[in-house]
Amino acid sequence: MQVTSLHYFYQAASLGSMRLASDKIGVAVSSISRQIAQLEREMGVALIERGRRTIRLTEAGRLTYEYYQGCMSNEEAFKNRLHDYRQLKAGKIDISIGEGFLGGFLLETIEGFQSQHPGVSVTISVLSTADIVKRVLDDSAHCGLIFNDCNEPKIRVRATAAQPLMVLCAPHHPAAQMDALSLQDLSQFDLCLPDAALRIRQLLRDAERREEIWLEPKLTTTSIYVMREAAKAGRMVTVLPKIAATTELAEGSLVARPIHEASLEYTTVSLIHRLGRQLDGAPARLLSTLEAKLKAWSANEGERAAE
Amino acid sequence: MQVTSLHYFYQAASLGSMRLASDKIGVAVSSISRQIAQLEREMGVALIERGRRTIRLTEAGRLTYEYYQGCMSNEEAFKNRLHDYRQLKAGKIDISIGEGFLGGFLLETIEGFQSQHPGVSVTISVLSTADIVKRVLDDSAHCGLIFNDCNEPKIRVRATAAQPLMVLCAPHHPAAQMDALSLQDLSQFDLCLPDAALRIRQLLRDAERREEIWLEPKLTTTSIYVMREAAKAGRMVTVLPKIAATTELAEGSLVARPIHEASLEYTTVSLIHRLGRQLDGAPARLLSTLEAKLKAWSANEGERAAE
DNA sequence: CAAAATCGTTGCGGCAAACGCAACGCAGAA
DNA sequence: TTCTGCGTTGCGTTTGCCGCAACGATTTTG
Repeated sequence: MQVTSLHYFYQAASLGSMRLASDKIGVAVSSISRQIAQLEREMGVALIERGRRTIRLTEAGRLTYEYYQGCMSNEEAFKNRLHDYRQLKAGKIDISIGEGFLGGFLLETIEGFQSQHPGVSVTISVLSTADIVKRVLDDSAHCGLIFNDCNEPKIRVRATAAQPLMVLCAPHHPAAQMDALSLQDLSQFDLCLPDAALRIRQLLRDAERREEIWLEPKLTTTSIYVMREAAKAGRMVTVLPKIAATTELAEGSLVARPIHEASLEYTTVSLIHRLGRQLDGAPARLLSTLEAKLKAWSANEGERAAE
Repeated sequence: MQVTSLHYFYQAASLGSMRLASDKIGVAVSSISRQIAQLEREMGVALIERGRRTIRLTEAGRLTYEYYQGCMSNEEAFKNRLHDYRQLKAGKIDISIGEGFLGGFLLETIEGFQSQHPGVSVTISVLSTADIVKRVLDDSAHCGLIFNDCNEPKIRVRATAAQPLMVLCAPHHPAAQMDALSLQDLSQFDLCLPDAALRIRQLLRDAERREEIWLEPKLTTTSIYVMREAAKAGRMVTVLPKIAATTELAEGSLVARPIHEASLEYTTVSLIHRLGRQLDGAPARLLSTLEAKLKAWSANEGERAAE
């Protein structure tokens, strides 16, 4: 059952005459006649009453007429959906991130994006770095935010920002008085550090081995939230990149001090997606936004550091 | 937008490969590729991700896929209406059920339906719950019968009936003398239980964990038929909802006794179909019949329980 | 890491289906 | 009855789809 046949039939039925339909569609009358005849042959039912001057529908014709009406309204709804999608009024985005990114930075970015594109739904999955890479690779996530680079060949790093690990503590903590801390300084304080499964702790481990200074945390956790809260409480210090505590740093409940250790100063965060994946519509737009924000934030930090 | 283009696209997307679609449709791969490309040109959107070995839909592709699904189900409904109109009362109905429903209840219902509508052919597929849901979702089945609810968003639960799990045994079995059994009681008997893959066993597992009583079946099977036969033989007891053994309960070769365990007493069966699917003609009528029978049967059980 | 196996894409010749034009048959109005 | 205007049908033309085969790219395999 071709749509053109149905369309010709529909127009002829609507206008009550093949000739009017011919004018409207811009097709010879003969074609319309033939298409309708073919439709009847395919369906095995007469759609219009023959031997009559005007187009008069049979009962089957009426059923078919209504069916095509339904098809058209269906198609219109579909085109609207598609239009919405292309105008970024609809769509779904999946982002996988490490828990460290669950701060003001990301949430504000998404907030801003969603206020501009209200119909777009965003899913944020908090996972380990390995799982993030896995999900980006199998297209379960459109993009991901991870610490450090990733050497997977099929991962494209869309943006990278310097994101040195900092010592975070409450403003009145002794560490807050120091301009910068060494690992040696750090080992003096009560530490709250992430679990060995987290990338940050792995980076710290490398630094410890290099300097042969061993950090013994009083509190170990897989939750960045716990780390921030432990530091805010006052007694403990923790180690995180600034992006993991933007809100607290802005409101002053935590302060950040640099660490003197080459490998920790040059850590980065990366916005990644799968190499070769075609992103369009909402995911592409959010990706660009994230990229711009990340670069802007990074540049801003650079300026501050230069002051 | 031609239907053939859509159809080729739909098949390729369903099968995940143009080549498979080519085999299924009986058309050269090149045609399929061209038709899809043309569809994309007409719509101005990429439907599948290029530069990739397998067919992978973009978001727009997914929209289009769903649209065509809707078109097909619409067309089927139309054809059923047309058949009804022509008094042929012909049609096809596909039902997917769990094995537990393969009892007198369903067969009698379909028997009655077919005696009223002789031209209608019915296909019953016995599958796992997950497969039932899958087939209902992709319109391979008009409706399905499953244990418990299903939280798929695109599934509509047309009817739900309380369907407590019962202890089934032969009339002369010691368990038949008891008004109701606890899990503790149950563990005393020789048990025939379904395999862990079946929903019933999963429910039992939950109950076992909760009460910390572990049932150790003498016989484990994936076949509900085997369970009924094992119980009928006399030595064993089994656990099933009544609907799975209506015939045996009616003829008295099995008796049912309730189980004292909250989660097992409130299990349900659901008659489901795909949300938004327009059912017409024979499928719609059988669905209504099933719904009514299910409700009547459920109410009947309620009365009996009240007695 | 290179070679093999597939998979989707593209160019070309063939062909069926749809088209326009024109002649025709027939219903209904004058 | 005649005449007008409708749908139908015959014929030559054209458009668009198809199959075949070569090609480029990607994933798998040794």
